Amino acid sequence: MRIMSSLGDYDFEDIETRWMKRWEEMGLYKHDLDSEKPVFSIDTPPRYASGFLHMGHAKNYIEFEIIARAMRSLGYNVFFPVGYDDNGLPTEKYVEEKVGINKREVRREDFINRCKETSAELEEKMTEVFDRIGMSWDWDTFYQTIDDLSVKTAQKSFLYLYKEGDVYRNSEPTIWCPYHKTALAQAEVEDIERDTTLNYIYFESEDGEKIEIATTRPELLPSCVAVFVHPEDERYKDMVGKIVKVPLFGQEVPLMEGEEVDMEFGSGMVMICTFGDNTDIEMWKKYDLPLRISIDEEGRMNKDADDYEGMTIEEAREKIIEDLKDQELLFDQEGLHQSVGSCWRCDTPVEFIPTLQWFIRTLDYKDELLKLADKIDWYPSYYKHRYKDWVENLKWDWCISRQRYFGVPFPIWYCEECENIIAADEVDLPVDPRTEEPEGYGCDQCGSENLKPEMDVMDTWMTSSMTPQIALRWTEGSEVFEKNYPMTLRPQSHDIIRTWAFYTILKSYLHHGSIPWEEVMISGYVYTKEGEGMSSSRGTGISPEGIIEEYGADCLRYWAAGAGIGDDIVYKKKEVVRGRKILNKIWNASKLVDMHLDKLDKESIPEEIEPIDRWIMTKTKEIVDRCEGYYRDYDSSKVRRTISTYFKNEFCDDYLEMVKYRLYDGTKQQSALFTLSETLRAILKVMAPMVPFITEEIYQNLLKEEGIESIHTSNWPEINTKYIDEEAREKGDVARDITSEIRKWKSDKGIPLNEEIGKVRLVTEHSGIEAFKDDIKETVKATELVFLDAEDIEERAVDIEPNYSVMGPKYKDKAKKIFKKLESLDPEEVDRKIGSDEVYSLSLDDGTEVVIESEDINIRRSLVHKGEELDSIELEGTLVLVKKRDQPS
RNA sequence: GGGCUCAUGGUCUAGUUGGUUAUGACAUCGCCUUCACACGGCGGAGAUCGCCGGUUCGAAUCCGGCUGAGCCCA
Repeated sequence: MRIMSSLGDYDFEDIETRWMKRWEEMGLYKHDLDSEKPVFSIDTPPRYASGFLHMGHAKNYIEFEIIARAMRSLGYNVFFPVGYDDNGLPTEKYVEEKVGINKREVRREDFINRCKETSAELEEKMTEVFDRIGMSWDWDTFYQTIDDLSVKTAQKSFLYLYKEGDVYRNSEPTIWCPYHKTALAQAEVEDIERDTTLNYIYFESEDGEKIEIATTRPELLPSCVAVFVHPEDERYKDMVGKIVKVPLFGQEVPLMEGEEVDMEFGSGMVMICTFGDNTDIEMWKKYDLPLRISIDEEGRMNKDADDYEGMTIEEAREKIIEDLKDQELLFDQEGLHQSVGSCWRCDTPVEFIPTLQWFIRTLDYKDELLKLADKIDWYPSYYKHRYKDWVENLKWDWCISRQRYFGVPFPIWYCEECENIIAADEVDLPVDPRTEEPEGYGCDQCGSENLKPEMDVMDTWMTSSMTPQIALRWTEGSEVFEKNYPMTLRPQSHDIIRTWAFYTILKSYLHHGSIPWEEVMISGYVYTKEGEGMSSSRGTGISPEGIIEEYGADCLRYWAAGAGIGDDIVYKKKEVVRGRKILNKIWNASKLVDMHLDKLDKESIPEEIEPIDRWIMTKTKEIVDRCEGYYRDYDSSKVRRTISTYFKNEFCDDYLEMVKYRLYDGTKQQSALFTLSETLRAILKVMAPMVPFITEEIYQNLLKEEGIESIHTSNWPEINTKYIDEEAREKGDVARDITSEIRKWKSDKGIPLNEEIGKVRLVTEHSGIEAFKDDIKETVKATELVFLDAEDIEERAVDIEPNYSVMGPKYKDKAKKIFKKLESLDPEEVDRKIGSDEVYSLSLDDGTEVVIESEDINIRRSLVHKGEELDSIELEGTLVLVKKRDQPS
């Protein structure tokens, strides 16, 4: 008779797509407001709607998705929202480049709508992948950072801060992207290394003396407002206070001294321009220098650049260098490797241009923002330093205006008559002044009803910084918000600590005076083999879809679960593929259990189970507890390692082998079947957050519990304490060791493992091993197993081997004869004599007497029981005696 | 230049209260088709734990220095 399992072959594609749909129908992940369970809330990162997920995204989302599932089974009422990040520069860029719509050729409103439609299409593609990898978030909470809820939240935030005076509008030198033609925040600038040229240029002093100035940006000559030297620079001591003339442009600027100058750089003399870099701005403010702007918002030279007007920055640089050369004002050039602040979206070097922008005060709150960081638990903790380092080094308030179309509009109008600022009322939010008439609004200063809208939109982080408030419906004054703010956990990657984490903490401080979440879990980056960070925009991302098709989502998830918290990893396909081995093992072990489970009497739960069953129950309980701790520390890699090792070694290789003989019949069958189902269910539940599909399939088919819909809504595994037995755990280990040692011995001797090996004798100093007698005997296929005392065993010399290297030189030509004689002797007699007299005399055939000393020979001894010579296997505290076998040929 | 992290067999990796022969996986070699699984089982070989110094009876582990790599920032 062939015993069949209902499981069949492991078809992950079928299993995963089937459960993906079923879970959605079942509505498993809805947040239950009325639940009595403690809330565990997750401030989910809204994925930017690029239409593409790479391995890095997949890994990070899976990492905290595992936490969501684990916390559910640990008894928490999990609040796991889902959102997409839609607004901002990249979407506009996508619509312009990929969809092919020039925003200057269509109506603003049409362009924005097109952006929204495109985002929605891209989201749909991403949702398919998210669903496929098993994201268990609650779609009832869905938001987009451009939907009414998000817009309303960001606008409400703006209005509150405006009233509090924490947001202000000012014309200041602002970080500017000439490509995107918008202001940027400090956080949106990244340094890009590049090779450039350092040009040595002659200025002329009022005395007609030539002055050497080194600059990488000659195109800023028209903006030069001063020349500086270090106060201690002896070279230029006499020149301080004089007036110098800027070449080509002719403006006369003062030569001043300042500590900021690096004497070692270039000639030790620097020109200050409005504005070349951050230092220029600092010096401009500090020394109250005049303003000369020569680069406009398009990144072109303006009329102050005289003949160079209309040229791009690069064109002007080339032409100016050419002209300087012609006039012999450029006397040297050298290569210079430097890092240049650039727009993080397009890599264009940023400019500093005074423009009228909205800012949020941040510099004033540095101390509070640092203190709040200490109230948050950071996983891993060292990433807190990165946040603090960023906050401490902040130099700019947060510029929140963006000269874009697609984003949250400011709820602001300006009076055409008196330039007064008119803010919308909160009750009217969300509002888009760009398209909506300011009905009911007028200037509260001059009474005019002639209002013009603010045309800028907000920085995309204005919405992203409020994901807790959006997800919890802050604007609705909801009960959900009151109950759940601050949230429990913010998962995010380390590259956006300076933006997302920072802005969210800032907003939480400004609005609620508190931390936004109790804990932050920072996940690492996934790098390509070439060492690049995966990036969709740079095209270095590897899609997870190929792996999912080939090996399944569980396999991908198993890989993701193995990444250390906060650790960067290099993506290697073979690391991912590795998971299929354990998944296959899970499947097959379950199949074995399934083949017999129909014989289990599910109605009666046994009061007592066999010792070996108590052994695995107790061990399983221990592992379950350890894994619970690791999940609570968000350390899925430790869970993965612990449960996988346990499952493979102890459960499969040891327990399953030792329990097999009881599966077919006998009085101990029920105990075996019951224990198998209990322990397998426990192991699957621990694994379920990591590999939700395969565990669900097995659970539903053979281990489903009464009244439980899914393994993912079932409780954390419980092992009844009446099956916990510390002694059985200890003794069982000995029994297991004995069993596996005998199996190793069979393997060494080339004996098939299913071949009977006759009688096995055990001498052990461990007590209570008799309880496992049948388990050992049946598993190693012994016909009989007996326990003996040490004195029942004797040692017998079975062979005398000459020590050739000693006897050879000693007896020379006689040696050969002695060796032959030794063979004929009774080893036991020789052993006895040598043992008592230290010597043994033997007479050769020719009558010669030879005295053998103990150093001349080696005596091989064997263990003997009742006259039978046996092979022995030694373990700690135990001696196993088996029927003698020859070495395999 | 500042902040942070890392350095263990060919590759990846465990090892945070210092303690006998350093964990496991992949790859490699040998044996075994044993009624869940050859995507399996058993066994072997393979590491001066980056370098130098210190503390200690004892250091992969603690301290200092050096070298190299990575991330974040200036």
